[in-house]
Parts: sequence; C-alpha cells; structure tokens
Amino acid sequence: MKMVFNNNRGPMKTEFEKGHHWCRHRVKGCGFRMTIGRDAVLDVLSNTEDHLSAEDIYMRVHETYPSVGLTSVYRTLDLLVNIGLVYKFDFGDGRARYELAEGPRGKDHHHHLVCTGCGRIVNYRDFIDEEVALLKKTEEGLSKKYNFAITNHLIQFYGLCEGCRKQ
Amino acid sequence: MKMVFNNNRGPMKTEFEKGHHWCRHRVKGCGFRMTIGRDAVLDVLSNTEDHLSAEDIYMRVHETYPSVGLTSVYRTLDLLVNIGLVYKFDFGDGRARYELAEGPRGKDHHHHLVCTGCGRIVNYRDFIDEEVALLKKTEEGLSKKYNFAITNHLIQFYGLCEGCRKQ
DNA sequence: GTTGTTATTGAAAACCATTTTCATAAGGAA
DNA sequence: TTCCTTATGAAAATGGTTTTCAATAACAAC
Repeated sequence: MKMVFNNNRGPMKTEFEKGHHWCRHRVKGCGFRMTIGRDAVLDVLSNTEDHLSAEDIYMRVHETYPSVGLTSVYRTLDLLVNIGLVYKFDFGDGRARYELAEGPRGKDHHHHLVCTGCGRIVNYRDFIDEEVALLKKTEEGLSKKYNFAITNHLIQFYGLCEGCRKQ
Repeated sequence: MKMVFNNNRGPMKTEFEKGHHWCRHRVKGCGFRMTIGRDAVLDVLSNTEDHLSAEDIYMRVHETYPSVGLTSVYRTLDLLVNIGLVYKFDFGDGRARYELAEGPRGKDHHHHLVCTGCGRIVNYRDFIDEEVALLKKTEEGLSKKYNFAITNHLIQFYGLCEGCRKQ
C-alpha cells in the first residue's frame, strides 16, 4: 500500500484511510464491502465543492484508478444514496448530480441557486436558520394533515447569473 | 366546426374555444400558430389536478385526436414551458411532469409533497403564505448577494404516504 | 375562397443518461 | 490460503426525450 500523507500525530495514513472515515465505517456497518472504487468515489465527493454528475465523478476517479468503470460509479452512487451518505439532485439539465450528505459536524443543508442559462449552481447557507424553522413547522403540519412520514425536502431557486443576463 | 357546448350567455363555443382562453391568446401573442395539437394539450392540462407526464398527456390527447403524435406533445410542452404557461417538474422518477402555471386569477403556487414509495404527488397550499413571505425575503437576499435574477423557485417534501409506510 | 409562405407536424431514427446482463474478479471471514 | 459471496467491467438493453426530414396545415394577403 502506498503511503500518501501524514497530517496528524496518529499513524501514517494510506490512500484507503484519508478523508471520509465515518463514511467508510457506515458502508461497512451496513454490511457492504469496502472496495477501491467505492473509496475513490467517496474521495472525489469529499474533496469537491462542485455538484458533480456521475460522469464527472467517473472522470475524476478514472484519473487515479483507470480500472474503475462508469457502471461501478453509478452502482456506488446508488448505494451511497440508499444508505443516506449522499444526496442525489436534479437541476433540470437531464443528468443527476451528487453531493455528500453530511460533514463531520453533522447534517448539512443543501439549498441551491441554479442558473438556467449556464447551469452554474451555488450552494447557499444564507437564511438557512429561518428556512429550517419554517420547514420544520411545515413538515409537521403536512405530516399530520396528509399522513406522510417526511424524510427529506428540497429548496431550489432558479434564475440567471450575472454573466448570462448580459447576453 | 363541431359545436360542443354552450355554458354561458355568450355565443356558442367550439372545441377550439373552451377552457384556457388566456393561454391561447398568449400562444398567438408570442407569434406562434394555434393548432389542434397545441389546443388539445392545453385542454388536457387545464382539466386535470394530476401531475401528468408527457406520455400521460399524449394518451389523453390521443383519445380525442388520434392524429396528434407524441413528438408534437413534447414540442408543445416545450413551447408552453418556454413562454411561461406551463411549469415542468422533476420528482425523481425519471420522467418530467407538467402543470399549468397559472389560473385565471393569476400565479398559483406549486409546492409538492412526493411519496418516494408509490410516486403519489400532493399539491399543498397549507403554509403557503408563510412560505411565500420567506421565499420573497430569501429571494431578495440571494439576488443581491449572488447577483442572480431569480425567476422561479421550487419547494418539495419527500416522504412515505400512509399506504407505503404499512409495507 | 384561393394562393403562397412558413411554421408545424408525424414517423422513424438518433440520442444519451442510466440500468441490466453475465461471466470474471476480488473482499474478507474462517 | 481457501471458499463463498459480493462486486465488478464491458457490452447490450432500456426508456424518456430530441432530431431529422419530407409532408402538411395555419393564416395573412389577395
């Protein structure tokens, strides 16, 4: 195994051990095997701020591990979404996008601002507190009224970014 | 021209004239021709509470006008979305769904509760006032901060309906 | 009503993200 | 290391949507 970096006072880390520790534990804890492909996908997701599509992720994984195929990336993403480690989004451009669901400090909130011109996506956290309060209240009300067990929500704003507006 | 119904004190209405008057004016006002297929699609959309896919709409149109093809339904929906008469939604089941954007009294709000089990979709209006107030405020803030011209928003809750929870 | 121009159409083929198939490879408990 | 099972890659299949292209229909001008 190739030694890669040693960023703290613990033992040397291998490629298999960097980043997303809790994710790997979760995968194994759910009874799935940890493989190079799964690790590589988690690695890509935990090292980006972008909203990557399956193919984006495949291309980045492919740089380091050319043996990992697109099919496996799809399968891995599907698995990660199912066990709740990853969120899958649709911004209307015909391909799904994926984001790590939570950081080390717990659930993040994923609200988006989407440019319908160029497809640029901004993750915003402004107003999140107020939104969360309203969402919680709404969620409770809707759950009761419509007898739904609500597990998730989605808020997206669509518009044109500065660049696209100029044209 | 086939006479169909006469539901008020005005002149007899033809099939071409029932329902969605403002929609037809908008289509022509934007420089497009009014055709049987376009009229039929608008007719289906203005007579349903459901969230129909392109194929759903095609099948309903096909009952009355078997000569209208699926391709035209797609093209018409695309046109209607572009001129703002129709909203296109994605609920994550791999096919787009369409809803008339506004009723005679102005813009409606389209917020959804989606069952991830069976795909059932509920349009809710509960909490809309509070949501709209927050959305407006958020919209203004985000517009300013990120330099976006926001034109639209989307709120969806995902969960399991009563029936799906029992399984 | 007729004509002429041009947008619109249907059918079939193309497209493309995603899924399935199936034989092979690799994880990991014993 | 062995063995069983899960995971994998390559290729084919799938399915919603779009494109192509020749034929048709809308509608403005006559």
